[in-house]
Amino acid sequence: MVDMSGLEFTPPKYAQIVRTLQERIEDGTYPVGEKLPSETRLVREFGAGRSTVVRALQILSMQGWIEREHGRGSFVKGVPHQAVERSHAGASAFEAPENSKSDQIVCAGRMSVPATIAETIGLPENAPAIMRRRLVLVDDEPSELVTLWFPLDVAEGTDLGDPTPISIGAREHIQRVKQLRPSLVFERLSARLATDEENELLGLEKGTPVLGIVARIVDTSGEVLAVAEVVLPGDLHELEDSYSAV
Amino acid sequence: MVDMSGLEFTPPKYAQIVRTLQERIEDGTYPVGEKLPSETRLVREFGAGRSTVVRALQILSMQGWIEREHGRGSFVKGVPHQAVERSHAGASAFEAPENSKSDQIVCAGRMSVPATIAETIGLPENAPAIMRRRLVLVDDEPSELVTLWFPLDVAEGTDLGDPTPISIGAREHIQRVKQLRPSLVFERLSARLATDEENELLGLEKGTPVLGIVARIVDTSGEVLAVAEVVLPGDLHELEDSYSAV
DNA sequence: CTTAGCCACTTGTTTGGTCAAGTTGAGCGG
DNA sequence: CCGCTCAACTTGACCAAACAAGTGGCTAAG
Repeated sequence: MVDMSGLEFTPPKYAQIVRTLQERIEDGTYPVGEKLPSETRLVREFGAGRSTVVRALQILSMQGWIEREHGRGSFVKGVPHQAVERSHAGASAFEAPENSKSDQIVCAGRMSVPATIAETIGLPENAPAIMRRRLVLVDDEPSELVTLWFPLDVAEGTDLGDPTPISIGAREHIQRVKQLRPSLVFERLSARLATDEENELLGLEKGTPVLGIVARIVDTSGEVLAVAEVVLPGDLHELEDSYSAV
Repeated sequence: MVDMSGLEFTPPKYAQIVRTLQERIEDGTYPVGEKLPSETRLVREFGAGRSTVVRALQILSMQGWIEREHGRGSFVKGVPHQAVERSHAGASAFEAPENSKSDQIVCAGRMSVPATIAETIGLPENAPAIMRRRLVLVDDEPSELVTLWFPLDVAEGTDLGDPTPISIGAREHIQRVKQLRPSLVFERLSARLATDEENELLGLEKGTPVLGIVARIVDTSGEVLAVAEVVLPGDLHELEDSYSAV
């Protein structure tokens, strides 16, 4: 039972048609906006049954390469771009390792949750939780204030309440020690004025606008693993994002 | 030949099967990890041909609800969190139709671009462009200020410079009249204080923080179709976003 | 006990049909 | 010139049938 280098795995015909049409869209053989050959024509060209051609067209349609219009034809939409960059400030805060040079742990330990976080973390106001707050420095100047909140059962047995830097980041730490894996992040973002406390820590003047981000990080079962609060002084930060217009 | 209230649009059978199976996954009838009934079984249950059932399963598979294994069966993966909500404020501004009830066109016409927009739209400061600014009202109160900027060659021959509402939205309008299709959106977002002009239009007090969003909308060739500037008073708006933690 | 073969069951792919329904344009009559 | 009808072309939905190929369990031979 050799099989040898017989790695000549021939992809199914519908996949070949998909690939061919994608290439033609990419290289401009079928320009954007233009009408594709009709199903019947493609059937003849590729020597396939109509169902096979239709299947290929349906895949292209679902992937956003073409648009199909009943009674008119299929039209080129363009090359779909899925891979878009996003800011993901909340996830970054949870992910980022703590570095004693660029990060200054403001405080860490058991604390009662403030009203602004209570609902997000799913605990009553003033209930105890583990808080971990750090100031991110750029050129030795305070640039960003990150506060992570953990439910007690998540933080139990971890070093999240210790004021020593966690060099691998909170995500890795929780995942290693507690086998918990984050699955989804819900992020809320708004512009507001900095609180007195934030002004002091970040060295801002009264009345400075900040970008406030509150992210809820949950695992597959919907359990809250952590809440990240990120405060970005408006004059120092811009968030960037890009996405497909389709 | 009316048809009248015959608005009972019956979705195609494959779509009904998709919907039904999605519901069963959502409500736990088919738990995550479990094996779905075989194709033959589903064919019997839904009274459909195998091709139809397979089509439904293929859609579910492509959308990430299930995983299909050759020779073994189809298995529930879970509810996909791809269809995540994203604020996409910039795209919305470009897309949204103008309604004379909820929108008030502040001004529309040829204008020289300010410094804040110049670089984004790719024109020198004070170069002429078509501007279109509207105030979005909620409960007759100003809630949001949207300004669209168009390069002259994009706006030429369109109604984008007219102060009358464009009921189909700028995107549709450009697409119909000029055959230009937006492809990608680059968005920048920051917190800042409202300008005097914005304070006046939005009826804000001095020193109010706002969320400022500047979006560059480009077509497939990278040409800028429009720049959207959205100003959201901080106390009225929160942007929400969710994404996979992976 | 191990293994090879067989069989039932499963999904994967492809074909070739039918009927329905939207679109377009040519031709015709007013 | 306008509006109508109609035929041709298009995609949409569906089905029955066939064959390929992977999986898993049973059984009988080694």
